[in-house]
Amino acid sequence: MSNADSGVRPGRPTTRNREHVLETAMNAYWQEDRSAVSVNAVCGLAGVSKPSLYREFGSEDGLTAAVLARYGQTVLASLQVLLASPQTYSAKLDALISFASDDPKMDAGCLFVKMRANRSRLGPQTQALLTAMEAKLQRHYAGLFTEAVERGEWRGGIATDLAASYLQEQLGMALSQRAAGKNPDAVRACLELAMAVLR
Amino acid sequence: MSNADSGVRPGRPTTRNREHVLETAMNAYWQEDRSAVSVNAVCGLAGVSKPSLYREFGSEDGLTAAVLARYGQTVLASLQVLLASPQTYSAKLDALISFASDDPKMDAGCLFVKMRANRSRLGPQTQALLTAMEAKLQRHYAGLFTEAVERGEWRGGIATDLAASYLQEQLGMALSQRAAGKNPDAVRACLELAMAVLR
DNA sequence: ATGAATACGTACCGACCGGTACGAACGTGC
DNA sequence: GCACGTTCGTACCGGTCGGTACGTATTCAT
Repeated sequence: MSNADSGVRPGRPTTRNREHVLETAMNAYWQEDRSAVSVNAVCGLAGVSKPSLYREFGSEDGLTAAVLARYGQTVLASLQVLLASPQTYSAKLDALISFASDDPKMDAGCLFVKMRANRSRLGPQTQALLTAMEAKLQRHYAGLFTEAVERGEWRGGIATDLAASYLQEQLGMALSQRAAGKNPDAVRACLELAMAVLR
Repeated sequence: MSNADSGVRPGRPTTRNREHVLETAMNAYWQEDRSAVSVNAVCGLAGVSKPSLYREFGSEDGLTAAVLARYGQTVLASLQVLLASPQTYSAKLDALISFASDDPKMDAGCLFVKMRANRSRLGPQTQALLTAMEAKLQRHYAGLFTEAVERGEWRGGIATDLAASYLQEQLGMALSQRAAGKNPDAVRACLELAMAVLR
């Protein structure tokens, strides 16, 4: 009688599973800022009790890191695919510009960029993962430039490390502006200006 | 007997004045992020009781807006002086680059930029002031470019509004990177790359 | 059927948040 | 000396935070 009313099953109703919680938390952290979404809110959105979440992820930091890892595997992986594709250097730059300024998937900005901007507010696990992901992305960007030089598609003149760092910052800035609601056309115009020096 | 011990004067000891609170809060918000400094912390740092602070500023939003206004009058004003000086267009660009990447006063970044990055977390007064300040800065930047075109120091080719927006974003990005602790030389290198398109 | 192991959510913890009620201490006019 | 209006800080408010103790429901081996 304690649980029979309202038709809710008592034992198994709430916890969907790790995947579902990760998905929900990722979307919440992505839309709105991460520090604007409490653990309580995630539990409510995902329909999971707080102890369940803590059993699965250990702490808020653990959850955040897991979310960031998942984001890297789903969203950022497509960036790496793009960079590894057999397109022209110039075509890849165009694709990057479109990705950052037009892609509707990035309407709310980029979770990676947002976390990077508020790094100091994150826990140690998340910060460490963030550092690793930055380095990985940086290597991919650098590869883009070295490849372009080898193929003779870019005259170079800028150290590949500097160019990679510059590219990462410019893309991050464009994604930040989109997260702030700036008109995509304006974002694209700024980004084209910034990329001109890389052509 | 209630107040005679420890030599503390009861009636007049804490509140220095509005200036002192503003100065303390500005430094605290500037170093560390604003959302990392609570009203309680400001009171403790300034040696003022919470009711005194609320009597003077009305709310946290009021305090934040007052701090931002003061920041505009002290720090950002020097930027406007720089822009209005009778230097060459190219020299002004160099000065802006140095300001954002080398000036030790900007070691902890720029309070204006930091608040702009976390706009959604701020109160309505502060947001409104922020918008006004953005527009003002934007006008000053645009003036820089129209003047350069008039004087024949810049061939133009970019709409002044776009150039002004681009300049504001690039300077903001450089200041964000400095706030994140990035090596000033690296910041300068990136900023020089970004400014090349404006020369 | 039954006892052990497991998985779960209610209800709570202390800390801190932004904000305020209220009485004590003050300078001032008389 | 003394009442008065003003100015101050103590001590509190309700709410939310991240995190957990603990009783209960379920599952499984036997």
